[in-house]
Amino acid sequence: MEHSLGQDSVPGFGSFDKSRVLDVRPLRRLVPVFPSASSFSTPPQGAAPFVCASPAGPFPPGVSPFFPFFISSESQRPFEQNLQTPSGIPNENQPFGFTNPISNAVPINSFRNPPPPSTAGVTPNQSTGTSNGGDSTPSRRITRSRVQPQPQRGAAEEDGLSESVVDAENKRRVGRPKGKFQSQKRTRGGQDINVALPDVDIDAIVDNVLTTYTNTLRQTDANKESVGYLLMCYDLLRRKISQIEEMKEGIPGVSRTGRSDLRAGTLFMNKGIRTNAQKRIGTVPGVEVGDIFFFRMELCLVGLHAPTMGGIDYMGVKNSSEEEPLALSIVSSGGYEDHIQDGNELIYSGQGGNAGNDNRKDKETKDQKLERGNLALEKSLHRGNDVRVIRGVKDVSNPTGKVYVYDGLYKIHESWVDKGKSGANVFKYRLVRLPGQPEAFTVWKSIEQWKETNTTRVGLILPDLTSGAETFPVSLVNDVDGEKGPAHFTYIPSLKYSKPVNLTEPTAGCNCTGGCLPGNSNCTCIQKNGGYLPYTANGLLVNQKSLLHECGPSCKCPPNCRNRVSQGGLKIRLEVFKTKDKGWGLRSWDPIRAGAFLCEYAGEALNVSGIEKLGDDRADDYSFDANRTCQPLGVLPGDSNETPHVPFPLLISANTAGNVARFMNHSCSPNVFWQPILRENKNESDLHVAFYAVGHIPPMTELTYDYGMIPYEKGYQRKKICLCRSIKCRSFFY
DNA sequence: GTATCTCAGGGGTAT
DNA sequence: ACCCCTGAGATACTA
Repeated sequence: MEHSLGQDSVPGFGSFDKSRVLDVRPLRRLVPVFPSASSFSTPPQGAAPFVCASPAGPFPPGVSPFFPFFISSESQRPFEQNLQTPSGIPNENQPFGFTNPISNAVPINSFRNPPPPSTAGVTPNQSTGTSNGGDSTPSRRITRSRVQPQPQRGAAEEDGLSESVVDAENKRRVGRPKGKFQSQKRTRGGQDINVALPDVDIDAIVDNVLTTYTNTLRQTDANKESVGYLLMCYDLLRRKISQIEEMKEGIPGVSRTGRSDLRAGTLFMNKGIRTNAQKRIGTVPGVEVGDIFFFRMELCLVGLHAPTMGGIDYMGVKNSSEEEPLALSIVSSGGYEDHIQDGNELIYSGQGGNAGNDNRKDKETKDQKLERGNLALEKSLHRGNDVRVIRGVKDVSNPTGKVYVYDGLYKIHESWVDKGKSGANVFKYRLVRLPGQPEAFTVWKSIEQWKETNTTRVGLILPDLTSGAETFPVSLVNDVDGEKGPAHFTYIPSLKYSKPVNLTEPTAGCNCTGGCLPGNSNCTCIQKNGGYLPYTANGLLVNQKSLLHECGPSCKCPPNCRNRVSQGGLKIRLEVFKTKDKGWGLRSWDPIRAGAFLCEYAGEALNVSGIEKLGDDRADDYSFDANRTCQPLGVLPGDSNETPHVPFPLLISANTAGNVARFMNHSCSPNVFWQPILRENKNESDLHVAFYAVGHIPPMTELTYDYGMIPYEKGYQRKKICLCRSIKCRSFFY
């Protein structure tokens, strides 16, 4: 069915003679064409020119499934040398006709940077004497001679591994004296604020990520785990950069640089921390239909769509005698007049011809030309190859932002030329989704309808099981079997202490009448969090902490203070649903960003641990034991690697009364983590447990957290078989 | 609250 | 150097 060219009933097809601009060759083959190996200058034996291997392999010769970590070739550490002469990879093969004796696994962008001034005119290979050729540092980088001496850093700086990052940071810190903390006075909202800028070593953070990432994933193919881990690291770094940059806000003489997404992306790119760097047609290993992204850079890092702004990704594919561009993926994001027919079809506009905005010279819209991406789409129409489609959707939690949904593979069915609003010619392409793929964008459309109307939904039991106790209704759904709902319980939105737990050290709370602001070293709550406001401007938790200090009743800041994120109730639409084999579970209608607050664990707080409560009925299925140990999630140095630690034993029983959190199931590869939070409340302990997203979570994905390990098993026979199906599954949980 | 403006930016490709 | 369906903050606008 996909082979139809659909030349009948093409809107406006006859109004434009494409032969004037396109040399359309007679169609001999309508299925994807894989040129023979002989078309290569140095043919890899049996290898296709573009990678079409399945995620699990086998991989053709000359194709590396995973591109590890290429770094500045100025450095010559043994580790890099090993990488530069990779063993196990047949490096004689040269895909894509590269003539340099290079490793196969070098990211494309490693070749395009001009050599540094000192080696101008010398090829990277010659300058380094290695076969890597990958000086992946940006061309604008500061040369070694201009690097400021940084005695406080370790000897590792000398090896050049992190020099590009150091340079980048130096560039951004021009004029700022070095030191652990620099204090300045500033005024904000009438308050005198003591500004402290911790001299954070982003370089060290990146290296830490790199080390962890390398150790964890170096040997593995790109798969769901590695892609997920990469994205988690990326957003962790991005939030960290955001956090640091926000502290500069309002300080005279120190400009705040935005675009943490780009900065984190550049750091990762320069270190080669990315997956699927080699362009390919069709599915991308480790990326699943329905996956969501919040930055274009993320699409680039995982190999789904390389251009950071461009809507069409394509690559040259050699076919018999000549090379032609084929489209790989498109991003439909609202920048042009695209039309959505339904969830399975898309009319996509070609690129170019736009009236220039500020940084473009031309002010008038022009006819689009059949070149670049447009040509690639046209060629792909005739070749019939699959095209990945990423749809941009408005982000509910961040109205100025977008969510990108990977909607799977499409085929281009027809193309024509239309007149745009201004009268200029615009290419149009009709794409139809391949059948048999998991639902992705259509899920979003369904949710939209559920929100707008009270349409009857299959399996809906209750529109709001909280009976209005939460800020948003929480629906109860069962489309699996006949069960009419979980056992009765009372819905309470927050934790209740039956008797107060006194703290040994009384807390006073902060005096930030206008709300706590990043960089204010006078704020006692920020001090307790290690000098940082733990949340970014849009309320994302920067990283997991052993204990998070939020503002509380004894603080002078208002309820909308940025350090009270867990106190504002639900911010996303949740739903309790019947799982296939794990009883009731929890999922979200809204897309969830990494670090976003989900809910707290409500119930009755008992000043005991689950172990101590052995045999007690309240230590049952619906309880939370804060004394269990968990795997750390963070990869950042310092306080970020701490696992949760509560100041006193805490068991929350949600058996008779609780909130949505009691329905969250266990997983050994969770997408949610828990965080102990101490709220400032005079002498009384106000300890809470809140849940945050590990990574981005698509709508309707079950939310799970790691129930953790009990310190000892003796006498504890309440083991349950784990059904999480993760490759890291521990087989059972408690 | 939403629409528009402004501008610093990224990788990729062509020159 | 140029292209491109960014993205965030600031400003202007509408209700």
